[in-house]
Amino acid sequence: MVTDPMMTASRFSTRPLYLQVRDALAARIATGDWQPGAAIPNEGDLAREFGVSSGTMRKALDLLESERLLTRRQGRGTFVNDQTSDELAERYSNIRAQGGEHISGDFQILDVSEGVANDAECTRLSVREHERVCRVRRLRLCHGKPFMSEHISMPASLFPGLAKRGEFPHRITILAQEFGVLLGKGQERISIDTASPEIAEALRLAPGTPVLMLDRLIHTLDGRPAEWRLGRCHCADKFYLAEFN
Amino acid sequence: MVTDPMMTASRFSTRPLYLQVRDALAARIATGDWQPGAAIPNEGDLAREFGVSSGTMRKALDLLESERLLTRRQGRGTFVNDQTSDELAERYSNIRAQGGEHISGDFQILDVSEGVANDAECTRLSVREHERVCRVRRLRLCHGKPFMSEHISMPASLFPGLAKRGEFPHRITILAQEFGVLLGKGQERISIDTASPEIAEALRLAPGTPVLMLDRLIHTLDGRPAEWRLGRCHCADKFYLAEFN
DNA sequence: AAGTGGTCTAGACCACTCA
DNA sequence: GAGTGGTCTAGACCACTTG
Repeated sequence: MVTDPMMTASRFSTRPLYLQVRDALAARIATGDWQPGAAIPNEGDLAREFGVSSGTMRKALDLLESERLLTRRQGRGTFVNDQTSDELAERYSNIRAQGGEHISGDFQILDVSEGVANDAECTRLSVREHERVCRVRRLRLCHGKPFMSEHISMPASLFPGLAKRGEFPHRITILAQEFGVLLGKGQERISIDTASPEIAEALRLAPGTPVLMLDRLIHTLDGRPAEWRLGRCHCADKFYLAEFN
Repeated sequence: MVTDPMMTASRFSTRPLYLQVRDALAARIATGDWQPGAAIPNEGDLAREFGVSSGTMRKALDLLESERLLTRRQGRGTFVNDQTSDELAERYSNIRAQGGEHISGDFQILDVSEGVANDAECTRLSVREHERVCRVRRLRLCHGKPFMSEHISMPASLFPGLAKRGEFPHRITILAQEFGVLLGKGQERISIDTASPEIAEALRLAPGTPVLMLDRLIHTLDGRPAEWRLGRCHCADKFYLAEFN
């Protein structure tokens, strides 16, 4: 049965069918129509529902799997990924402990607020001058000791009402899943900074100590900036891990 | 016409056909049977030559394109990538100038040698204790001024006779293409180091100046370590760019 | 107009998982 | 043994590039 409005126009659109199907399926995941962890119908049923061949449906599902929205297991079925799972939530966390393992530390929220975007935020988040952003300042701890200061800005339009909540999840992947935002590519600019008096105090360092400056931008799946983070990291026994193909 | 020895066994192997076809095509590129920049036969002809369907051939070609060995252009044809082209040669170079553009500087070779792998090289390059490695030490310059010291080690088995040559190409991608080595994934560990007296002198810094330490490992397409580079980088007006999906 | 890669179809059969 | 995803086939038609 064809129910999606998208399908009615599909045969007249120049956009490839498998991309239209992918968008429709992604929307079901974003809206929570298909819940994290749930199994979705098999390929054949989906193909019939959308009125496309199984090959086309397969190509759409392949794409969604590469975008980390689905996991397919031969003989078992296709499942909606839970972005709060350890494996997926660590997706954008590239600081590692000496041995290469992820750091399972705690966070300390310093401040959550909302306001009009400043110049830097307008540039990095590609928002207009009068648009509002949500800001978070926090410390990341390892064994109770702070090692990283984070200044985070997000377009308020993507996460409405976030600043008014008391709670704030540790990871952007969890926040995004709550708000029905699908995340995609990220990039991070890494350089050396020296700790300002404020940073030095927060990280319990001597002022002027060199720290890693991590300027990270995470986009939504469709390419809009979703989170800008400025981190200053004292990583004496840690390193940043970059992987590329 | 079926000529590849691989094909004779294909129907009895459990390895998927499209992967066997990919391997055979990759071998033609590695050996130089198909030259960089050259056009290869169209999908239909290739499918017929290998005795597979066009869909299977297509899947193999898709893979090779994602591995950056081929480029396909609708209406024109399929071409072997030239790894010495600017775009591809910069693949593993993540240091950027202020504006984000690649750095088109020069190199100064300090030393090229070959010897038995030391402990660190055995670990990082996964070679056995008695195996030989080729070593290069060099400086990278920007506007004539050195900004990065590099210590490079490569398994001598992958690049036989390299240490005895006077010439040494600037980029690992170019070297690999010369020696018929296909490159794949890379990873880089980034941390802060302070310049030793030797590094400080080479980079014309005060000893103890903080520098970015870049510990990079590049693998072959089939996953064997191909190059280990230890870089120390004074990047006052530069940054390291990490991108992830 | 001829040739190329890109999309799409409608199946068949295989490998794997689980009740 | 029933159900799932993974592989493979043999086409058709479309979009794009070039002579």
